[in-house]
Amino acid sequence: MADNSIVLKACSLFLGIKSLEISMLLTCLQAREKAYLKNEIVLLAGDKTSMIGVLLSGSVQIIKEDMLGRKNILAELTQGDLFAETFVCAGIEVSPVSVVAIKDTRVLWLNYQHIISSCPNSCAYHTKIIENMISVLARKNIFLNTKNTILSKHSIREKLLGYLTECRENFHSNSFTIPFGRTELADYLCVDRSALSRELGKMQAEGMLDYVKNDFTVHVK
Amino acid sequence: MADNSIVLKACSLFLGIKSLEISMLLTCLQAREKAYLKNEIVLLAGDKTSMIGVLLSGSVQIIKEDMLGRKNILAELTQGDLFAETFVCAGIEVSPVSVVAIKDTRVLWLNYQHIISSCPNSCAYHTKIIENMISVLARKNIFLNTKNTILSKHSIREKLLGYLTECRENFHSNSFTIPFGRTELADYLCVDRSALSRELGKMQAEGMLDYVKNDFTVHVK
DNA sequence: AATAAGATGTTGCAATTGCAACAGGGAGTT
DNA sequence: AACTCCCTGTTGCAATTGCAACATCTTATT
Repeated sequence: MADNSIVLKACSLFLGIKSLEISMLLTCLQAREKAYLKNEIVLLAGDKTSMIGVLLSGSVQIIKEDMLGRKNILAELTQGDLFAETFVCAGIEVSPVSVVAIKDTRVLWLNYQHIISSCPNSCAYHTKIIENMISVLARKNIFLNTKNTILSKHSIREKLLGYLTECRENFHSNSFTIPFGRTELADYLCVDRSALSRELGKMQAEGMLDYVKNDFTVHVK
Repeated sequence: MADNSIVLKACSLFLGIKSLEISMLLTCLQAREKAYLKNEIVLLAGDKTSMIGVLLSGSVQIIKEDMLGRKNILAELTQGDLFAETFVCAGIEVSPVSVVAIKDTRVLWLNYQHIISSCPNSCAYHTKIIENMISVLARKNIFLNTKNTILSKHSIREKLLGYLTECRENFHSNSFTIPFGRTELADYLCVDRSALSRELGKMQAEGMLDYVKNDFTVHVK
């Protein structure tokens, strides 16, 4: 388990907990490691689980089928990422999604009940891991909320304004460098790339903003 | 405080905790009640806080200004609702939103640190309130995730299919009654109402689904 | 330097969508 | 019954957007 401690120290669930403390915690949480081969199913939609998964190595896809049976890739996770935490923490036992290994993968399974119940040893790291669990959920919430607000807008221009408003706030400045290229930005905003380019051009022509590559300056009072 | 116990018992944060236990918990959490007049600002964007608010009575709007200074109403909350929990739980001290009372309002302020730290009395309800806090965040997450998936679709038809797929899953049946009228559904999907009607008509004509008012039947294998 | 592969900008065109205006229907009130 | 209010469906029209095809530019690799 020693080789896992590097991964876990960087995992959001174990932030601020020392390696030695982590290994004690894992014992106390009765964590179980399991390996999966490429293309193996880690969790099937409809399965019951009260376990939260931590990706020790490899990578998986989170998949959901729609009404017409089309497979929809919701996310692709790598080392250190959590999965199944959302519905397990919500007290929903049946998984709404499938999880499939796309490489040979190792997963550390944690029992949610063991995380939130104080253990017999009443170890001090429990408080920290609970705090981290809450933080993980809350941050995901903020991310989703932000994206939701943006996607709620009807036009590309409004979506862009929403996104740039966020950036401006995070950078505390009217000038900032965005972390997306055009293709990625179009994906994030869920619009056509060429239409995005077109709209950016218009907005610059109208004097609302300036940009060179990923460096933006917005002109507002 | 006795008159608050009815509200709090129904509040998601105190679910499963008895009235007597709640009042003990409030003491131990050092909860503070505060009243606000209509139009008074409860929390201003940019303010620091490590408190979570519970609406005891009245109602508030969550407001955020965009780059052009336009005020955007993100939500309207009523009795029993929580606010500020997302960013406080994420460890973000500065509020990204403003909260304004739109009626005379009473708020119960809870210190987040007191919630997650075990109290000197090591009272048993702490575990429960933490579990509830996690559940609240996780459920909001699921809601936002679902909506996000739907809003990510490019066409009205795809958005409808996404929404109806969710309904079908929740009801475990191809026939179900949706909780939205047309106007509300259009708002939820962030599309034009008349365009929504038009698309529903087309889909019915193509034999994909049938509906009478809010009763839907989807035709899939 | 040459080449390849991927990202970005541009533009015409067709399809979708939003908007506006209007008509019909249901629920509640007087 | 007459009236009002609100929700829903319909349709023409204009604007926006997605799509496709292509040119240009960047970056990495050999």
